[in-house]
Amino acid sequence: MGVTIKQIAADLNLAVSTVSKALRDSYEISPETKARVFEYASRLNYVPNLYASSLKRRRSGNIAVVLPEVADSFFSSAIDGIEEVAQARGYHVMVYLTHEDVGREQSIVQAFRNGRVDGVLMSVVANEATRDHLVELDSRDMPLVFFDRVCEGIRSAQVVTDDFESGRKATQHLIDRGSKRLAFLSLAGDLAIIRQRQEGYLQALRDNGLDEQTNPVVCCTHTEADNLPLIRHLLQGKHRPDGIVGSVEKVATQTYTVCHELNLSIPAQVRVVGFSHLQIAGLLNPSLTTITQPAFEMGKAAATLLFRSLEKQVDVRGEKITISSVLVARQSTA
Amino acid sequence: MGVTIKQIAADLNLAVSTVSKALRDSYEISPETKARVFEYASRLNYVPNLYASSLKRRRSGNIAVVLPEVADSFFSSAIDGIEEVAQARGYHVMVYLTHEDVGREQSIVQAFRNGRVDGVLMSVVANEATRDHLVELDSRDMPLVFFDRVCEGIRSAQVVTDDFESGRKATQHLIDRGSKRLAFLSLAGDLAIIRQRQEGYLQALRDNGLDEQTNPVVCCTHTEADNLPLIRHLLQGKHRPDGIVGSVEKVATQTYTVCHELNLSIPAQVRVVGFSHLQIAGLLNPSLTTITQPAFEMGKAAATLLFRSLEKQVDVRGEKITISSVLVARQSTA
DNA sequence: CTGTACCACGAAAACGGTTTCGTAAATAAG
DNA sequence: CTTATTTACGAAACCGTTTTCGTGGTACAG
Repeated sequence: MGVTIKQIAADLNLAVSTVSKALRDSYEISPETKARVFEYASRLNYVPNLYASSLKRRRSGNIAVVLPEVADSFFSSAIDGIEEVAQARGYHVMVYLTHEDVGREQSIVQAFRNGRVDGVLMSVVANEATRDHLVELDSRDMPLVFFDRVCEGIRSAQVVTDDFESGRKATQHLIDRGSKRLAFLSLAGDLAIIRQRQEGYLQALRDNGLDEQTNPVVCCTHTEADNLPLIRHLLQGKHRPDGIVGSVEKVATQTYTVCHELNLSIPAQVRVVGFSHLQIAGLLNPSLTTITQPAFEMGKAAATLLFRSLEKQVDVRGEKITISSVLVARQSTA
Repeated sequence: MGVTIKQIAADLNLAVSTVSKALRDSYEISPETKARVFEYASRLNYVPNLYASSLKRRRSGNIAVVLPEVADSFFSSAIDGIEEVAQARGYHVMVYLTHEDVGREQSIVQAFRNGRVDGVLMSVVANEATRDHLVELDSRDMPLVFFDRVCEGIRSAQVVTDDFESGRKATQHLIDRGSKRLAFLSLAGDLAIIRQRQEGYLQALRDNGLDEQTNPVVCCTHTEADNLPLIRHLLQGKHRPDGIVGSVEKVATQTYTVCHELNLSIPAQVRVVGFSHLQIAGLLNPSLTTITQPAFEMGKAAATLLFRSLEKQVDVRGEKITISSVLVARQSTA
């Protein structure tokens, strides 16, 4: 179908190797011949077969982005940053969604064994639960960078935020604004970043002489249908908390939903702060105080790290980039 | 590095062709030999080289999704739907962002000439402006399905919503709720879907004996920095509209921003309805009445259409799937 | 006038599969 | 007992590049 190097060679009375070298601008070829080849190739609209060259050069020019979902504004912004860097470097981005399912993550990662991608960026589903597929990926020398949701068991490059400090800061903020009884909405699944945010929460409790019993950690899931009753129960209980830290975006918005439903006033009755990257947090009712992660920058940083590993053949494992989140105070914690 | 078919053949005293056929479960190979090959291959953890087979079979197993941005919740949901269908069929999804830039769209599409993807799903940047790259793509027999933002000049499969009717319905809704003076926030760039939503708006005006002069169409851009002053001007003018139709998500949220800034009460002073896919529209201040497009379903439908074209070798050009949007009335138009 | 150093190019071997075609042996048909 | 047919496999071409290794030819130093 398409015009090949072979045909160009024949038409120009050259060897295929000569044409190939000319097109790659090799020093072995004279300027005149190069000119002839270039001119003819572009006249024929020649475009090299990707698979032939990938087969030979052992690289695809693709990178994979593996993440739990795309509905969360953090992840969509991260994709944005990744894609920008990739496009600038001539790489192509493949997106895979795990939907918080370890099984899917495994089969996705296993598919990378055939060379479809040169490197992988990922935000894992879980920390501990069968990380064998990641170990295997690493042992095959596939460049791998974790962003946000890292897997602690693997010694690999990471781009994260200061989760412990952010958790502490968010909690301290609630206390400073006058909340007396707190709750931390955690997330099932043994994620390192959640655990650290939670540790920060507990640290803040200790710093202020509060105990864990009356200021609980409530473990939410990934599905709204589970969480709404859970949060409803929390907010309808005898000892209703008056300050809530949402460890991820969705539990914060779900808290809003329940408060609206129960006619609980934010912030008068319940203050809310959430980890979130929503651009429209300021437009919520009331505007939501957020711990905002620099998602776009994290995506860029992760991709840049990966490309350094890919192109310079340098081992970036062990490199860890930490970018600070910022607390944006709004009405929900006034 | 990896184990090849050649090695398996040597170790098993078979010809490479025999091994290849065995692995592909060819009828030419005896059950016993197949068993031997399978067993040995899996013991060696054999995984076929993607590029070798793609070179021969002339297909990549990848599809491309080309869209303006990922920040808009419509597009991220669409990706979700597309990825789901693709994963189920064993295809891989490459994501490309145009950032509303025709130039980028062109270079992205041109890169598809080398066979990296077997088919393309796209939401175009513009309708008219140099659609040559799309024509060329089509002329190379690359399966192509537009979703949402179609390019009218190309006869190609499409998945869209009933934009005219949605625009009309949104406008009529405002009128029914009591708005007397309307405005339609359009979008620069000659997009077919925007034009149709706008036509629906104009139709509703006519239906109710309203004229275009006092109920203007305001042309917004893709950048917030342009739009805020524009909307501010509109809402500060002598003849302030009391009903606004936002043709895309961002102009609706930007209207919110300006109203908050100017202390204009929604819906008392200004009613707002917007095309949007935000799950949290109900949590905005006040909750936003939306024309909600079935983004996830549209993504699935588009991908399904594409795969029909890819796998059954059937020409789907000319097929047009229209899925209805739904108007969800909330506080912003009470 | 040799020997060494480029220069510009060609022949051919990869890369790792897939596919076509051929063929020896075994079986079935006449 | 021939002749057709099926069965199970192998040899080799091929997909379209890249890359290694020559090889004539010219230029230049000794």
